[in-house]
Amino acid sequence: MPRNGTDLKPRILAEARKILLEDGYTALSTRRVAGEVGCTAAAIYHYFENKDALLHALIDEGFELLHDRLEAVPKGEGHLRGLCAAYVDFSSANPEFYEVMFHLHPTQMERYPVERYRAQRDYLALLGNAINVSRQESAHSPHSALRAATLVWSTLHGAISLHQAMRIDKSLRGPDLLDDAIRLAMRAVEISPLPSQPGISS
Amino acid sequence: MPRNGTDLKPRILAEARKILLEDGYTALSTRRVAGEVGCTAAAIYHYFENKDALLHALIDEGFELLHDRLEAVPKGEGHLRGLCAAYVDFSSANPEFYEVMFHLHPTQMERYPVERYRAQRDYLALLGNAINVSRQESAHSPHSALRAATLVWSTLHGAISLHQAMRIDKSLRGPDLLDDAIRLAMRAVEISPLPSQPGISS
Amino acid sequence: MPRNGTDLKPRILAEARKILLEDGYTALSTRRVAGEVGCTAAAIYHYFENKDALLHALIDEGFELLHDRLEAVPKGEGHLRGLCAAYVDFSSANPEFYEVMFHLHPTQMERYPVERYRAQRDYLALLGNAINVSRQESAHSPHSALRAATLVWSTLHGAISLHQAMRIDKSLRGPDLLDDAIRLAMRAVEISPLPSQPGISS
Amino acid sequence: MPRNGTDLKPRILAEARKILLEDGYTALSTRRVAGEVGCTAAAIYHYFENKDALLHALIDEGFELLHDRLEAVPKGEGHLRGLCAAYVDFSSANPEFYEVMFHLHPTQMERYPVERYRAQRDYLALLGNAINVSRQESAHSPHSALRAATLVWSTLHGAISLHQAMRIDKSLRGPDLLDDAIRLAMRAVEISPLPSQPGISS
DNA sequence: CATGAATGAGCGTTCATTCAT
DNA sequence: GATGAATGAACGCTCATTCAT
Repeated sequence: MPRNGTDLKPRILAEARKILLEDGYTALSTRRVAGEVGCTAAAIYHYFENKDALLHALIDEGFELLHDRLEAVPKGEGHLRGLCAAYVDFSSANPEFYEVMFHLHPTQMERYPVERYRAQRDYLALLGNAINVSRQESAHSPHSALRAATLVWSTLHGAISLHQAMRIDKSLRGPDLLDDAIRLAMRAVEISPLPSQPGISS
Repeated sequence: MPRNGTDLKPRILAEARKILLEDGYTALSTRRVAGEVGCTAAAIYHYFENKDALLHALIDEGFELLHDRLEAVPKGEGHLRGLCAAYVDFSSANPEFYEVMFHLHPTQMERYPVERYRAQRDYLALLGNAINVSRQESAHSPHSALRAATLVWSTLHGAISLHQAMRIDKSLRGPDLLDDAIRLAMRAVEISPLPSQPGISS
Repeated sequence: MPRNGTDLKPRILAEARKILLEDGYTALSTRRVAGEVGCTAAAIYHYFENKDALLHALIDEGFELLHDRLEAVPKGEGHLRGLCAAYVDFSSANPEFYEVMFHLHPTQMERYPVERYRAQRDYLALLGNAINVSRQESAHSPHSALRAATLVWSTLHGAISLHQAMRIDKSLRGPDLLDDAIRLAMRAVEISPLPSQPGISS
Repeated sequence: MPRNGTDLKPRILAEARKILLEDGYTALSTRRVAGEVGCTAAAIYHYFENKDALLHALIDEGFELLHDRLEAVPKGEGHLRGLCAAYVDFSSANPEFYEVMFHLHPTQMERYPVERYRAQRDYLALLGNAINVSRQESAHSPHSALRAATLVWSTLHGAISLHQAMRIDKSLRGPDLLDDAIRLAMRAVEISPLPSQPGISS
């Protein structure tokens, strides 16, 4: 029976999440998690196969969180813009989550199973749907919804990424760039494939 | 004169770059570089004051390379599009450089002196000039050149970043996304500040 | 329970002490201690926070040992002489302890907290008491007890120090010098402050 | 021909001495000396076989310096006291010299040839002479001059050593202890060998 | 279920020293 | 006479991980 009252697993996750959010990925060590939880580092290995498994659980959490936020966006007119805003908000509220979710190279984290990026694809599907809806009004783009959604996503991601890497000029306000990016992303649905490469787009 | 045949310094830089690309920042260690080069770890300290200095040299190298590529873009009509294309090409040709130049968190690399991001600002200035020129034809955007340039940059960066992090759906071709991003970036110059915040824009 | 037969902690302390005695402070390294003990360097960090903590433990051990020896000296007449003899005996029996206790520069060991020299002050207080008692018979010295005690101590320390640093001429027997020092120290209580500085002494 | 104008050897010694006196023994490294002199570390090996040889030269310098100071003490009445005062003054003025001259264990500095402690013996001889002279007035001590001189020396050394190791209580002024030690040392010449061990003293 | 002990590999860095040129 | 390149050994320390109990 656990000495600390409640089951250890959720508490490990909680502290790991806290460390990740507060001090970032490099600060996340088994020793520190254990210290914060109040157990031995070895105890963690009862609940997680290794440190990566713990990190994966955290990443999954992040994707669920993002999914919930996006689901909560009111459907109907303005859905696409809402999704964009919610995505940007999520990144601002949980920068370290965002970091591990979208910046970590698979090569740096070899054991993360590819199928778990499903959550990421779910998000793209959501975006795609909204795009399809919005296109019924201005239906002049032959782009596949997935391709357009990816472009929307990448536009937002670019601004977020530079913002988080603190690469934006001090004379510019970070939120301004994020706003601009959202507005630009709204135009992504209008982008057509290159006329010189007909047939490539779906 | 080197005991080792060729001069060690460029080889250290090359191996460091390779490691950075293949296994990420955390894998970059003096010992591993030394091992790959075939010298002692201490030898590295003959050429670089410390690990950070090595990293900085890598970054500087990258910015010089990018600078040269952008300078070579023919000025005049289509300059902006040319700059965008050259930027994307650079990222594809030198992913390892791109990684250190634009992805590394300052928190992972605290001692990098801020002035050295000058090269990055140079690039933005180049973009800004091209934007100003292109605007004389379609002069309807009140955006400051810097802000617009940053948006252009972030748009390209987003696509590059997702592409390099291998987050793009397999059914999509990476180059397509990059093309789309360039075309979208061209529209970034048209984005106006939020009408609800009059007077903030330049 | 130790994997290694006996408990590691005392063995670490013992080997550290031995190295300190045989090859001096600069030779005391975690790796070497580990090697001598037969464990990993990392194992030492299981018992001591860092190298300094190990050193502090050594010092504390030494002071406890000395304290016990001095407490065992029979009080009453001859107490002062007994304390002196016990101090010298301690130094001869435990030269390695003596070295860390009284020779280490704070600059070589910056992090040693000042309060922990308490043990040293305790010893001085003991000496001071004995001096006060002895003075009731030959009460002609206006020296404060602390100042006199320090002088007694330093007299003994000088002989011990030269003896241990092997600086004494071979034609002289070390023990003779120590004996002489004890007898001289007994006269330290008679030393008066300089007549040319009236009022400074207590 | 030397690039730097003057011959390198004296300048190496000078910088080494400066480092030793200013920042102590542990700060004395070939690299730092070379840096201060303005030459390569390897250049030092032209003039000194190794780092120890450089240190030995410094120690020799120290003994010569001390010797000069002691020679300068006016002979005649008060010679002994003058020698004591000069010795203490030397230690205060050159604490780091004193450190390497009298604290370094032969075990820590194996290659220092024993015969070079001659300078130290010279000092003792000087003391011994002064003691012999002073005894002609109060000739009641059967101690050999060498033994008495050693006791005088050790008395001074004890105070100096504790003072330099910063072991003296803050409420006590270091110079006071040194003064006391000098006065006590003057009595060292009166100390007789133990009556219970007749015949041991010379 | 969880601990305490211990490992083994690795980290960035510093050192005295060597040696061809 | 002195340099620049390079070595090899050591430093204190941290890490994820294992395993008997």
